[in-house]
Amino acid sequence: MTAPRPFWKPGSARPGSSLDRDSEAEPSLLTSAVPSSSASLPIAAQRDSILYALERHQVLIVVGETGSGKTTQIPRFLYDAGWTTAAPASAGNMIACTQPRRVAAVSIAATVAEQMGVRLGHEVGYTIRFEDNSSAATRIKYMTDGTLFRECIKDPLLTRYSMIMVDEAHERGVHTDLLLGVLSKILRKRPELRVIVASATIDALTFKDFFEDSRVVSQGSDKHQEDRATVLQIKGRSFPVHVAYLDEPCEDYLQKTVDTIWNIHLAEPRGDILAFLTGRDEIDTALQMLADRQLDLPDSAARMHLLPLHAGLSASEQTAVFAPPPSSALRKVVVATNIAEASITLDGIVYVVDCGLVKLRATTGAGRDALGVVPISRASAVQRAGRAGRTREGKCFRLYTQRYVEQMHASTPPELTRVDVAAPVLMLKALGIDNLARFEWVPPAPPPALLAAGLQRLVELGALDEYARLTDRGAVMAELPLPPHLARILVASAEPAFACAHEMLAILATMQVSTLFVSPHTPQTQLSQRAFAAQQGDVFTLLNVMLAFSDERVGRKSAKWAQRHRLNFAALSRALSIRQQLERFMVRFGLDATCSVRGREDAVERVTRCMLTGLYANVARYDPVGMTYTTTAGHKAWAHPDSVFFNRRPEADWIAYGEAVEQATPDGTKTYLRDLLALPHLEWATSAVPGYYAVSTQWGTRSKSPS
DNA sequence: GAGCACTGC
Repeated sequence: MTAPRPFWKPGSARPGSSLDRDSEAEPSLLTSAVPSSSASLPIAAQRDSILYALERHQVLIVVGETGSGKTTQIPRFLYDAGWTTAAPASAGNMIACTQPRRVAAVSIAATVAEQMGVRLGHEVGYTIRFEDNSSAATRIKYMTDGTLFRECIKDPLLTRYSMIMVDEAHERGVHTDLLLGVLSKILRKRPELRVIVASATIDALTFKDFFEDSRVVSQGSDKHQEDRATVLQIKGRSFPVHVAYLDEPCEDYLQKTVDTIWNIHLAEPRGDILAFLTGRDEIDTALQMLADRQLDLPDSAARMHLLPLHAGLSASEQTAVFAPPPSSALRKVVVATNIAEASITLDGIVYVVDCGLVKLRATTGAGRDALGVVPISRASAVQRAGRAGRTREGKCFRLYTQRYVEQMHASTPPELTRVDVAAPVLMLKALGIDNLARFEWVPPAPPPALLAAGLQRLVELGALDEYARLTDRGAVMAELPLPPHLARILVASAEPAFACAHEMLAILATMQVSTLFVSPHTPQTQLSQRAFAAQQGDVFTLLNVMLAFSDERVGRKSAKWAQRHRLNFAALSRALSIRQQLERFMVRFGLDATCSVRGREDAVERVTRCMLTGLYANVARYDPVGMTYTTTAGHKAWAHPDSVFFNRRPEADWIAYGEAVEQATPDGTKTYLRDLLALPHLEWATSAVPGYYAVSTQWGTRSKSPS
């Protein structure tokens, strides 16, 4: 039996007529009655309110706590209500539901397909980078927000969709925010389109105001405008969490975390513990301290099953946190980074220990990024505490004072306000949005200085002309799934002057994946690293690894070979598929993807010069006295410990680098340079972008660099 | 002699 459908979508016939999709008597219809499991979700009771709201308003903001089932259920309600049977066809016949993360898109699609009794990839499918599991039959499509945003380049009005649900909007990721900005514009041109913004926090008003204010009211009355968006609160299925604060700020949050976990273990009833710390080092230290302390427990006492959780772990290590502790007498203790706040949800947590801090990356605006520990936002604090109430009543121990909470930001600053915006700007330009000041940024907009820096960089890369208009090269760069400076390098590699696409594809693909070697800095791995190390720099080391791995006579792309050389097979495979994707792009744009410098005498020079078309600004001089570097911006920097030039003199006085990151260390803040490349001739850098360095081309002469 | 929050096209 099918559920009643009292609501219809604008532009279609009313219920009872063509909405009875008898021509589509697919199994999906027969199974579309809500199974008991999902009927018990709190959201089921609000189905009618959701459909009614969408009839009255173009935008619906759904505030749903975790476990409300909004992501799985809302698209089904819409499907059942006929939102995918377009009349007219131009209104679109698909429901898109975007997720910030790939795994989420895939797993939710699988869940929904199963609930609906359809095959994944048919009525319910997903699309993420490298994977399109959807078909002409697909009506509900889960996808990453980046994928849908990219789709705007080809289809600026997203005409295939009648409904777009943007999930996890509170995270305010770059792609989510850009998508919302574009949707605001599309909504004006497609009055029949509906948008649902799903957020876990009370940021809802930001989104409501955004959709109502951002509209430039033209001829029509603005009454419609006030009604454009509405907010609906979905009840969660979570349990109360008691929150405890410190009376006084603590001096050592790491020690305090350990003490708190210990006290919970001794004094509180059974139940798993989740503690938040900022990084891998802290997590390892905390776990070690707990393990040591546990040695003194009497044999009869219950023990803790101690587990780390951070992105640096392998997939199998990460899944270990889901397994029950080895013996029922044990209490699971997971010490995690912020990954446990958004990306990974653990069930069965009863106690949360929250240090109130997070490690965030932010651009300094001067070509360097800073990775630093900052206070979390109130929204994060709520989210972390909520992790304790998913299965029963829980407790959250906040290792800070209530005063500290008052001083927190309401929510984490959107990514767009703290990252390099060259890539977002290029994407917008490719969408034909020329006036960035008038783009409808979900507030707060990126600071003007950040936008100006992004524009400037794109002009230097030749993606924009002097009037900040998109160039032909910029159009190609915008489509490449690479940051603009690396996209520039790839485009250059097909030019006759460099002709090294074969090598550059390998280098750039490999630069996209982190940690090529498993457990670096162990003697065994270092031995293997040495076999691939190139004196010309890390970039050539990467090339050596990749060429060997894909060589039919050497690595043969095999896991065994990778393991023998202490290489991360998963990372290499990922690099390989990125390489293939980039290669397809080159072919599509008519760029020569096969030209190679193999066997050429000037191979190193060509590859290096080609890299400099994008890395021209990332140049530093070696100072043998302190084994440090001075960047052209005058900053003192160190080679990253992963670099072949770490504590080793480079074979040239000047180097180029892939990125610079400021990092807090025990000796104060240090700037580390990654992906180093020796520059035997400074002129290679200064001539890369004419005019960037105000110098003559004679090597060693004065430049923008310090004297 | 020493570090890598987290995503994504």
